[in-house]
Amino acid sequence: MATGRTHRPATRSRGIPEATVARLPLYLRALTALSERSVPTVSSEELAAAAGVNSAKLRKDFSYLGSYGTRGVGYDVEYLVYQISRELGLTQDWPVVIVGIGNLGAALANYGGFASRGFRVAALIDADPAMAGKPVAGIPVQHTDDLEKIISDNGVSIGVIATPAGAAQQVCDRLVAAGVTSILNFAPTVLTVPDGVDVRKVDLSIELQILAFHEQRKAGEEHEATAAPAPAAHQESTEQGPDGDVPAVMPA
Amino acid sequence: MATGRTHRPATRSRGIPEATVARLPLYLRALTALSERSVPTVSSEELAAAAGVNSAKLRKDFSYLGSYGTRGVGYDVEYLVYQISRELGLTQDWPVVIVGIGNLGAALANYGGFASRGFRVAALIDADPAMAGKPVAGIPVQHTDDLEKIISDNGVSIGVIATPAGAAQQVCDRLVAAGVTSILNFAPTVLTVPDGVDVRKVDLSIELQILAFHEQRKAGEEHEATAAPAPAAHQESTEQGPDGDVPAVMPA
DNA sequence: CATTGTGAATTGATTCACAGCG
DNA sequence: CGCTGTGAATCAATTCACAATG
Repeated sequence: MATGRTHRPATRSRGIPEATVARLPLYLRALTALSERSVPTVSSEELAAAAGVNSAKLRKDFSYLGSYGTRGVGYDVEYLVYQISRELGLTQDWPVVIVGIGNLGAALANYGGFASRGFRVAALIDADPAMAGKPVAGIPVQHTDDLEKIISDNGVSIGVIATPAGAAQQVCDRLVAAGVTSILNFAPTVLTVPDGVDVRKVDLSIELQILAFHEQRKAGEEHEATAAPAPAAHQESTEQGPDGDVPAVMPA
Repeated sequence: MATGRTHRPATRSRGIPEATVARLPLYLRALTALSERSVPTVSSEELAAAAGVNSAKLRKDFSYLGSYGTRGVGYDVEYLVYQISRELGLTQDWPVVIVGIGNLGAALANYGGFASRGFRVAALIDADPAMAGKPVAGIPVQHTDDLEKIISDNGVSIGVIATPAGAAQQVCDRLVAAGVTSILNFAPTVLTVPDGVDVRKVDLSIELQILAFHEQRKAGEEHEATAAPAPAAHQESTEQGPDGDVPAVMPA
């Protein structure tokens, strides 16, 4: 997004559509649940229901990965878990740093889902000297001064920014300079990064605003039914609009 | 998503594309910043840069709202702030409840961006009796038993779920039964809701997995350049894939 | 004359529907 | 025979490019 029109189909490397990539984690979660219940195989219909998508979409998604199903039967759960994990790069270990250990940063550090799937909190970093040394989720907080060293010592390539908005770009720049190439941003700011660096954002207030938009539409219901035949009920399943829009969270 | 194929274009009510709706909050944030700096007008090019999109997209987005610009000049900042706020339904007050006051719930309660833009935390609800009465972010936590009464007394239509995954569907059902019609879900589960209820999800581990996918691709770079002419550098700006994919956060 | 607003072209995602196969 | 895998059709979003205009 930073520098202008340079867009190349780069990300499309081996041609898996972005929309599909975004759904693979969903399938993986559903499959993991099945796996834990020792379910051996699953049909596209069942799995789709569990993941909250429709089955045609799911089959098309899987078709980009290869032919991992058996006609007349379905998919082997364990095998699919493995294939998707591999595709997502979860068969390797990803050390992650979290910068900004406020309410949110602490919540993220305590989040159980990290370790489970290939991610490991390698370090917690905060600018407040008073935080330094204090353990959060069993990991001692380190000071921002050491950010570069922490990144390179741990071979970190994924960083999570949970700082106030004002500090986010600066933290981002330092992370990138230190070698981080993927950033998950919880601060409500647009981050500018060089090409080759991925940014995803999570923004609470954006999500709420999208909900408010639809909520407003619901309220002003019965009007507009003037000329139109006015059908039946209403249905709004937001279907989480295109583009991973996402919400931004942040401790003030 | 719940019951099958019932999909109607409902949400498209007055025809603003979902992708556009998802970007309006972004524009609004950028405009608010300009407004605070007392900038009177802004061109599509400038505003687009501030919001991290390209200017053609921004102009097309605004064209769905009406013609609020002046050719040769640009857009009046204050006027646009008002128009977008109105479109998003932010000129009214939205009481919100947060259910599940763990690390994350507390972080959300403390999030400053709430009050600023039309949202008000009407109540905090938790299942732990030990939490009851304890103030978080200045608001006393109430017990789940009173959920229905809290919803109706406060006229709440938007609920935020920050409970563990196991409790999410049940909380969701109760919220919906009590009259909530929009839900922001931070629990890593697919929620099933009746038609007419909107759900958006925020899922940390999904976001991380999407980043890992791209990260993996970067690592396996220089291969594949066998037959192809192998152009220049690489560029990955994830561009937050379609569909609001979103990350799930959660205090274990 | 700089900049908006928008048809037309393009690209991408979803859905349909059915042939192919275990 | 049931279910996958996929071409073809459709629908949605993005981008182009330029005429309209304050």
